[in-house]
Amino acid sequence: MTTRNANDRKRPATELRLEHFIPYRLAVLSNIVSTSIAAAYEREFGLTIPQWRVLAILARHPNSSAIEVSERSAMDKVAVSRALQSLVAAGRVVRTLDRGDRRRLVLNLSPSGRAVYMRVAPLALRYERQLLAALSRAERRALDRLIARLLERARMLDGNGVRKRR
Amino acid sequence: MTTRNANDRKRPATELRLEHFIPYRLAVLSNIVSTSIAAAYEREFGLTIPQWRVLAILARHPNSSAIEVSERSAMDKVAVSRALQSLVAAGRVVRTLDRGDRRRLVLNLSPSGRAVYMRVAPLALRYERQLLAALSRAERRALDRLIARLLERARMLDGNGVRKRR
DNA sequence: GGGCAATAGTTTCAATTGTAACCATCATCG
DNA sequence: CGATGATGGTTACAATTGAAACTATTGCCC
Repeated sequence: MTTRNANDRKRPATELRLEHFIPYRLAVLSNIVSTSIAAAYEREFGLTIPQWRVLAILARHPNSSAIEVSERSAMDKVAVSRALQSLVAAGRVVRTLDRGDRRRLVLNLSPSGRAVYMRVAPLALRYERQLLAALSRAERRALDRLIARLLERARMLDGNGVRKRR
Repeated sequence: MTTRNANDRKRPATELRLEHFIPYRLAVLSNIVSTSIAAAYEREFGLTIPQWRVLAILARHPNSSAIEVSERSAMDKVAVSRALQSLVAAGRVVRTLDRGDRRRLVLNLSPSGRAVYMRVAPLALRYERQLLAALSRAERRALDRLIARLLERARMLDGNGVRKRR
């Protein structure tokens, strides 16, 4: 004797609970992780996340231009420019004019920048290890794969409409 | 005949590539997803993400106070207050003074607010479906579980130190 | 070579966000 | 009661962020 009322009919379309909504949960997770790491970087090395990202890129890719850093770090070029400003001021990064294309600035870690990087990187990896300690080896592999897939998919859904600024 | 040089010895500690670093990848993923959704909300309904979250909470939990909304939505109370200000101004939410505790404001969707919610929610769910369409049913379950575990773990790592503001 | 679009990078201004201080009300305990 | 501390919520101010405009240089093409 299950009688349906008018409400029942279109219920599924609005069955939305924030706490089960993946985009929401991703935002919350990423937010906790990021602020948690950011606090450690700031406390220990006076680095912001953008600054840290630039260091990490330059450590692996010396002689990059700002735009190359921006592409590799998913930050826009303004963010990179700002991060660089403080890094250069602090003597962590050196900019040298590119003879041959005088718009370009060639970026590299200074010895002091490399030293900082060598100390931050283990900290970052330690945090990641602690975070992933909640998972089995197989689950970690699964996570890796899922993120890659979602990333690809999200870019696709996004890129469908308007091409993005950079 | 594997001879190790000085560099090899401490290599593992600094083996960090941003593009494999989970916190970084989570941030990028969540960022793309959020801005993509935010653009749709804005375009179609003039809603920001905080406003949308408040709507979603109030739809499921009528008669909440601002603080209850804040707890359920992982936003701090200032963000809730600001979102409410515009929602009330736009006539989507009504605030009524709680007789019995006159500090509290009881929040509810107005008919117009409910109407908006009924139209936004399907949009949100559709985006989520499209995003997860990249995954099999089993993978979706795995994702759910992984996020839950990581969330728990991240909160733990974070909460270890200082208790957070709210 | 002269003009014009494209590129590298910075600056500027407005909008968003975070933090702390704040006001009002309430609860508690002497 | 009346002071004191906690709670709900807003306001104010500073720091961060984003978008657009701007400068300088290069590449292209007529």
